[in-house]
Amino acid sequence: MSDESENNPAKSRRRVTAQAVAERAGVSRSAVSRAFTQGAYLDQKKKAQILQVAAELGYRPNVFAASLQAESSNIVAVLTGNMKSHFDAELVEELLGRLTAAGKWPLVVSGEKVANAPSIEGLWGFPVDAMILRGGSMDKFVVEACAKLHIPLIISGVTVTSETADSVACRNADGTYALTRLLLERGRRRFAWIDGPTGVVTQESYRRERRKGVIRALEQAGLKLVASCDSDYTYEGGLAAAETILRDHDVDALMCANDAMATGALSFVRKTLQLRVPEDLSVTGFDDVSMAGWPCFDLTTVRNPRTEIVDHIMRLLHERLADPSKPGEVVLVSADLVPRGTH
Amino acid sequence: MSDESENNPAKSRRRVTAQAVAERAGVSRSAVSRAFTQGAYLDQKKKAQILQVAAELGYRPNVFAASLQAESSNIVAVLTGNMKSHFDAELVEELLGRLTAAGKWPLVVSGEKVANAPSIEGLWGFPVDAMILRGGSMDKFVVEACAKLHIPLIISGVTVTSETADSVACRNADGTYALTRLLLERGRRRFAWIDGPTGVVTQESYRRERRKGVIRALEQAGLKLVASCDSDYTYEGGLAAAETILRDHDVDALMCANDAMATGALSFVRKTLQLRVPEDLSVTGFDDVSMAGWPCFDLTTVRNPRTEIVDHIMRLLHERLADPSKPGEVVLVSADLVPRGTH
DNA sequence: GCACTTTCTGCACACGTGTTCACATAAGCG
DNA sequence: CGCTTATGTGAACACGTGTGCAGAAAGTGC
Repeated sequence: MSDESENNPAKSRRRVTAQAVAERAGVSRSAVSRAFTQGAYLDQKKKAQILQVAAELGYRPNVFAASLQAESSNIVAVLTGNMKSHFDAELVEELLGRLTAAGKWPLVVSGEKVANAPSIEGLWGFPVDAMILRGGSMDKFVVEACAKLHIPLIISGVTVTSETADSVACRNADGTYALTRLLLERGRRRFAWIDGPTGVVTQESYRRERRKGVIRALEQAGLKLVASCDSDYTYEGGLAAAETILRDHDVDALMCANDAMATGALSFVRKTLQLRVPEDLSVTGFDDVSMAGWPCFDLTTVRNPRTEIVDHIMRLLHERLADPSKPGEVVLVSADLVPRGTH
Repeated sequence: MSDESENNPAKSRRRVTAQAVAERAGVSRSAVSRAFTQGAYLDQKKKAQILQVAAELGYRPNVFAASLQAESSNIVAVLTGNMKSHFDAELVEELLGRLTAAGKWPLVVSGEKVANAPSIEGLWGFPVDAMILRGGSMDKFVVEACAKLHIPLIISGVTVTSETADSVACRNADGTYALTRLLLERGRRRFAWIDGPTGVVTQESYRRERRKGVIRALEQAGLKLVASCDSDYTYEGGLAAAETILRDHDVDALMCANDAMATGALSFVRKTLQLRVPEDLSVTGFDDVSMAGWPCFDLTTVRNPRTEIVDHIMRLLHERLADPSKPGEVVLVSADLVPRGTH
């Protein structure tokens, strides 16, 4: 009777505990713990029996309880922005896979303006090993909070000089510079630039860089932008921006700050205006998302080296976990030209 | 001296603890705990001082320690498949945002064959509130393990009849049936079907359903499939499959098991074969991913109602957390026709 | 049989919290 | 002042685990 009344609540809600397994198997709780610990002294026969009882009851050691004593929780917080851009989505997906494969548990905080939301406030309660930020969700106070709480921080997409945070980004300006040079060599002279949105503080740095590379190459050729337009990094935004620009300006090179907008612009140019690309007009993007290589787009673009960036993130993670006091590192990876069929 | 030697290791590794705050503020540890607990008796002035000391030291209550006593950890495990399909990616992204907004913490397990990997083994150690599966990562033993460990389980993309698990999926067969009817009305008679991969046990059910809807509609019209081909749900796969089919067969309706393959097929038909769509040939997909609506594709397809599915997942989650003993529910949402420009 | 090593086992502690319980202080009221 | 009630407070317990420690049991060599 007491057996049942003790069994019932345990069954309805709470996890099976080591104590329960011990009682059922007629051993001490320590023995149960040792049965699940590699290389602990425990009689083979006893161990086998404990494991069988544990399997019957559905017992697994509670990681949270164990992590109270452990050095590391193996949990890594991953802050993703709104993931409007396919590049962000592909990068985060690859990152999550790599973290899982490396035995880390990614706790994902996602959604709009996540950095300011109460959700981030709650996140500080978790004893995470580290925090990984994708540019879009960055904000200064996150860096400061991580520094104060001694949480290793790795940022990608934006470079940050900090004693306690590492960051990885590609050489945006070099990428757009090389791309613009390519277009100039092809004889393009009337350039337009479709930019990302203003006002997103956290994306401001690479927004500026990409634009800067274009301007610099043009200046060296004695040229200026014929037109420029702010959009929102989406397909629809790029399509609308292309319409705005091409309605009022005569342009022979339409450069976009990312691939999503470029595909939008491309379909406006080809489908609506019935223009030939690249014969009448060049259209280019940035990032080299998988879609850019599809035959229907065949987009000339610049590679934002996703896999290489994730490699660096994983490397920085391991290095910083091994030595938390190492100074902050800024990694810049090259952004190579991917000439395809739209320039 | 002892102050320093006690401060140093704490600073280098371990989190700041309530005890440390208490000592620094000259109060008991209980008081610190109460300062962070809503509605606990505590002198206003004392509370303010404790909070300030806590802010200085960078203290936050450790959620893991607290959750040992709590009913719920507010952590939800999310198993995603390989996310090759954009539909999966979009659904998971929306789900993660909603979970975050609902105050749940998604612990994401991602990657190929995650259900068989050691990673899932480690997951059972977490006292998660529930587990959410996307079809691709499903396997029977996951359902059984969740049942044994009394972990609420919600599956999407595949329907499972179980006492302890809920599932959400769309009416795949109805969707492809309606779509096939539409094509028949337009006068199509020579149908080909590009299918998903065989051998992925977990996707077998909806793979079969989608095909079944087509066959049924054709049979009612006294027709059979002219050709059929297994592919892999990707753009490249769809493109290759279209080539294989159209090389050997005369077809006027090319139906694909999802949108990604349809866009691939579409670009082969238009770009390589220089055929007109829909004049010469219909091409259709399934899912209605955001890309399908882009003017450059303008794909006729069937809506796999992502937002509605996520709504149901969230509802089932709350209901099952409120009443863990409620019987398993199978939710079927309708898959409506989205006629655009390719049929 | 004795000394010694190896293998095994249970007790007790530590991890960092939230909360109960008994008690102390202050306030309100006659 | 005496009684009742409201408000603060610290000690102690519970949560579920891994492990150090001391001691028991078992095996080995003489």
